[in-house]
Amino acid sequence: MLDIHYIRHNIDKIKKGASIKGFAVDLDLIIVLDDKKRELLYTIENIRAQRNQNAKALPKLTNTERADAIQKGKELKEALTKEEASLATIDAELKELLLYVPNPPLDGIPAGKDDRDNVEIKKWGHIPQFEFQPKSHDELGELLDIIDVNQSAKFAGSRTYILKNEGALLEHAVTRFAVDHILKKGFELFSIPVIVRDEAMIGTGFFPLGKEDTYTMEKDALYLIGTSEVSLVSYYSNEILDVKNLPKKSVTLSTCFRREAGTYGKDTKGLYRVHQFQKVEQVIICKNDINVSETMHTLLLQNSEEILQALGIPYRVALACGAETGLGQVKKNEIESWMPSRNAYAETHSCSSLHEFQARRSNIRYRDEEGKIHFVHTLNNTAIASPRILIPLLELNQNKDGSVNIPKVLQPYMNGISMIKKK
RNA sequence: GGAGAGAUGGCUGAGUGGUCGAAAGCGGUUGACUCGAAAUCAAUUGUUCCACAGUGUGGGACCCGGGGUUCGAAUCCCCGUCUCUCCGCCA
Repeated sequence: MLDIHYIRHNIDKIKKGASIKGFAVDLDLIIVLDDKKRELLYTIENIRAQRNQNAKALPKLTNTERADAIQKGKELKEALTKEEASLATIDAELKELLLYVPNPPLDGIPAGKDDRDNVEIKKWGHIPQFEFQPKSHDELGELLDIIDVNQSAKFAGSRTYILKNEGALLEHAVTRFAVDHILKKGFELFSIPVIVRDEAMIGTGFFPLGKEDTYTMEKDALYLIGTSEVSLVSYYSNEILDVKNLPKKSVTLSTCFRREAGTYGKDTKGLYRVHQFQKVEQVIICKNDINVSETMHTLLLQNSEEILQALGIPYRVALACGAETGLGQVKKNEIESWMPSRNAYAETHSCSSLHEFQARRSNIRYRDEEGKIHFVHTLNNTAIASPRILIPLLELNQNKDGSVNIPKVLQPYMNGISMIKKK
């Protein structure tokens, strides 16, 4: 959500930002509604002032004066009821519209059409040349009896999977390794709800726009989170933090749920695009200062890169183009890991800066050194997400016979297993 | 799932129709005392919107959230959310 004052004074900037991101938004209507709202509010506050004055004076009046005052109060009440009804209608419409106004991206974000227009800004690692025909992760998974997608489809439907044996262990290992790495950086570890109310979804900017892609428990009006950022950010909703305690750095491992509505036929094979996955997520809440925000963004990116480097996974970092930058994001970097079966880099991490966007919606503020109150900035980045990360992990470390070497850093988390072999 | 109790400022907690944005205590801030600290004393201490003006004055809103009754609601009524107690169920 953007500040209405900011919108009023920066219409062109916001229009341009919306166009770069490819969002349609009727700012002119918003201004018209806000004008009406201001006008009504002025009228209403005047009537209320009269009402308060009238009611306050009433107990001291004589009986005859009192009857007049009650009559006057009734008239004021009638006028107020009428105006307040108009205000409620306009205010609801305005609030709804404001939920769709995109945060303008930072300067220098290219417009673009889709992820092919993302700009590569860094590459790490060497793309391996196999001396044999490498297998895809799903082939390896079946061969080694560690991944099964047929049995899960039977009882859980499409885009589901089962990890078994060392496959399941590998997921535990890589997520735990990521948690431990982030903990070394001084983050606070959370275990959070994955079922939340719509306030949390709206507050973090996923609703109303992303509702279609969210699993809903209608009976209870609860929703399954698509990312733990929802819970980690909402944890601080309606709070006024002390600047002394900023930045707040949190990390959690949680299950994430995505309906993947509208992706039928896309990435249907293997573990790439699934309805449910495990993600270690980093969230930072910091001062309202674009330089601090930028520093935190770099730090989040760095943490995730370190994890991939430790795992020996070649990757590249890309700057998302406007079309790929979400409603609230001012900047997004994607880390794409090399996946031999795709013969391409593919997204495994997503690092976002949202500035005040979520803070305004979730009402997260802090008191600065002078006692002044500001909205915080929020940022988030994936530390590791499984099973997607298992794709490069298995494919890159395979041997000719289909066995898979376990990276050194994961072996302690695998009870010492250094290689997954066919039984 | 059944029965009951409750939700008030940073915290504890008073307030059951007007003089209440809200007592009191604790905490915080500032000042005095002190070499300094503690103790003591004094003052001050919520968030937010609007108008004018410029850092002040006037007005509006906020006592869990949303409706309602009333000239007037923290207070009465209804709905919701959450917390606690007892029973049931349960990893």
